[in-house]
Amino acid sequence: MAASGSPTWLDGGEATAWRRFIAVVELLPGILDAQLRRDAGLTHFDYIVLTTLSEATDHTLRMSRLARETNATLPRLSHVASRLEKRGLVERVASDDDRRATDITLTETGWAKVVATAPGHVDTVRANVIDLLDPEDIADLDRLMAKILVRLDPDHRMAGRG
Amino acid sequence: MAASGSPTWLDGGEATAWRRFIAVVELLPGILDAQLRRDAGLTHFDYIVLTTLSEATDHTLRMSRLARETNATLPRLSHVASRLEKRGLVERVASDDDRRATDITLTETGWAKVVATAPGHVDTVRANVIDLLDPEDIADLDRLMAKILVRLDPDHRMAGRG
DNA sequence: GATGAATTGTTGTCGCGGCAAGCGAAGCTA
DNA sequence: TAGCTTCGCTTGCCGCGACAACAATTCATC
Repeated sequence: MAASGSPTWLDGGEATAWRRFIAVVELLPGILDAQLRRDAGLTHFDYIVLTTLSEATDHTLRMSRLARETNATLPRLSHVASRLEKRGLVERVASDDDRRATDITLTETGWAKVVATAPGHVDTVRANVIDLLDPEDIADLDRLMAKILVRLDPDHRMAGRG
Repeated sequence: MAASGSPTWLDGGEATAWRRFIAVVELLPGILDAQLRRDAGLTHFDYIVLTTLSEATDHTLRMSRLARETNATLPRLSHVASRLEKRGLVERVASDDDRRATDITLTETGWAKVVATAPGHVDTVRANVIDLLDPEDIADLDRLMAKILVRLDPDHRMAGRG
C-alpha cells in the first residue's frame, strides 16, 4: 500500500465529503435497526432476509444463494435463519437435488410479517433519506453508489432486479 | 407513521438507488474494519477516536464531547476508551473544573499509532471510494450526504471542521 | 470406483455495541 | 446545609456478527 498514484491524504473537498459520507454510513444502520426492532422485533438484516425471500419464486431460495443476495456470510445467515425459524417466520428443508444444500422458505406467518412491517419501514426510509432528496439527487445517488459498488461488489451479487 | 404525503412504496428509480445505497452502507464498514484490524489491530471506530483526539488541542477532549464528535453513545466510548487505555494509546484523568468529568488524552504511543496507521487507511478509502469518483461526483456526494445529515445529525455534532 | 479436493451448512467461541442500572459529583431549592 | 434532581461516566448483561473448526456431500481425476 501507500504506493498508489494518488496523494497520501485527502484534499479539502474530498475530506469533507468523506467525513459526511462516513457519518451517514455510521448513523443510518442504527436508525433502520431501531425502527424495525421497535415496531417488528426484527433486525434490518432480518428484514432484508424476509423481503428477499418474499420476492423469490415460491418464497424459497437456497441458503448459499440467499447469503450472496443479502451480502451475508453463510455462518451469519445460518444463525439468523435459526432464530427466524424458531419464531416460525421461515422453514428450512434439505434440498432434493443436492443433499448438502438447504432450501429456506418464507412461511405464511413470515409473509404476513413482511406485509405488516413494510409500510413502517418504507416510511422510515423516506423520512430519513428519499424524501430529503429531489429526483436529480436520487439519480446522482444511484450513479455514485453504482460506481462504488463496482469495487465493493464486483460480482453484482446484490444486483437483484433493477 | 404511514400517513405522510408520500406514496407508501418506492418507485423504480428510488428503489434501485436505495438498494445500491444500502448495499454500500452494509459493505463499507466491513472493508474499513478489516483493513484497520489487519494492519493496525484497530476498529474503524477506534481509529476515529484516535484521529479525533489527534486533531484536538493538547490531544485532549472531554469524554462527553468526544462521544458527540464521534457519534458514539457514552457507554460505547467508555468501553472503547478502556481497551485503548489498556493498550497505552490513551489516558484518562479526572477533570479539574468538574470532578464528574473525565478528560481523555492521546499518549505518545497513541500519536505514533495514528501516524503509522493513517496512510494505509487513506489508501483504503481512496481505493474503495474516493478514487472511483471524479471531482463532480465528490461534490455530488458531499451535497447528498449533507442533505441527509440534516435529518440524521440535526445538531451537526459531526461537523467538526469543514 | 477410489481417493483427494472443493462445496454447503452448522456450531462454538469471542469481541463489539446497545441498553439499563448504578455511582459519585454538581446544582438547585429552601 | 439538607435533600432532591440532574449530569457525567462506568459497569454488567445480552444479542449480533466474524472467524475458525467441523461434518456431510459432491465433484474431479486417475
